[in-house]
Amino acid sequence: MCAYIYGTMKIPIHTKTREEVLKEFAEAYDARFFKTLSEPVRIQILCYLMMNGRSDIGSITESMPQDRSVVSRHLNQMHEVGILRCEKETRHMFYSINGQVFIDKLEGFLSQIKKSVSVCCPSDCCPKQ
Amino acid sequence: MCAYIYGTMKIPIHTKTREEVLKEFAEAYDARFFKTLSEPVRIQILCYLMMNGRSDIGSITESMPQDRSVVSRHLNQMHEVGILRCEKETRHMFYSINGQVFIDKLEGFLSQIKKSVSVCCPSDCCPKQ
DNA sequence: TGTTAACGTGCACATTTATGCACATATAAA
DNA sequence: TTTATATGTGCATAAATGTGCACGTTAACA
Repeated sequence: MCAYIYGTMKIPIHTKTREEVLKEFAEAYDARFFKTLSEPVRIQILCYLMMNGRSDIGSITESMPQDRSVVSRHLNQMHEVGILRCEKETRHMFYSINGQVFIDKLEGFLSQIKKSVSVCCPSDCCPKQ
Repeated sequence: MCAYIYGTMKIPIHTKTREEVLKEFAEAYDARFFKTLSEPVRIQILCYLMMNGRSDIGSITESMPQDRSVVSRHLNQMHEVGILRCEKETRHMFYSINGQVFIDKLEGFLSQIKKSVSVCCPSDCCPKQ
């Protein structure tokens, strides 16, 4: 088992191997989630929802140059990824941000990265190793 | 100072308006960073570097089906975004993960999201507002 | 000096993605 | 029932992106 020296103490770093940690990381990784966040138009929609709260497609579309169908598809994609809530009410489709899921997803990925970096790059990634 | 419970976290309520918070969020948002993380091939390269540490382009390429020039471009893009370090040594170009920058970027975005959600969606985003 | 290895880059091509139009569906209103 | 409103979806098109080949450059090596 791996260990490093801190003062005079020997401290175990971890019990998992790189393979195990990286396997967990790869499984936790969701390309579609990041792809969704990589489009500025979708971020703009997110901002609208944060500014105005739960809204229907028509209202959101009024604030942007894109066609209503385009906005509808962006909203649907964000809903599929989990960061938006979606409720049909009469003729209207209302969307709102699911902050809990959004934050959980980001925190989950962040914790995986931290774990992977601490296991795989203890000296902040091997300069001149 | 006032605070409310979000999940298991205690989040202070700030004095900033939605406009201010969202402006900060929009400014902190970096589309290219997420675009970089949205490509599975680049994540695969990240995993290689976490598994093998600082490596040159040739070594990384041997582990994947893509052409060397493709791997080179992916590495360059990740370097531009800041998550990779890059050092030229003789004929070789060595890349390694810059864990600090990587984690800082994610944490920065996460904290902006948390702040925005706490200000804009205090009841976890306005269900039936 | 000539040769080889490692890399960057221009270019063409294929795939993915964003966009808008036209149309179908569902529901409220007259 | 007829009309108007809000939305989803098929389709074509444009833009962005990933990919591989060919070639030029740089530096080690014989």
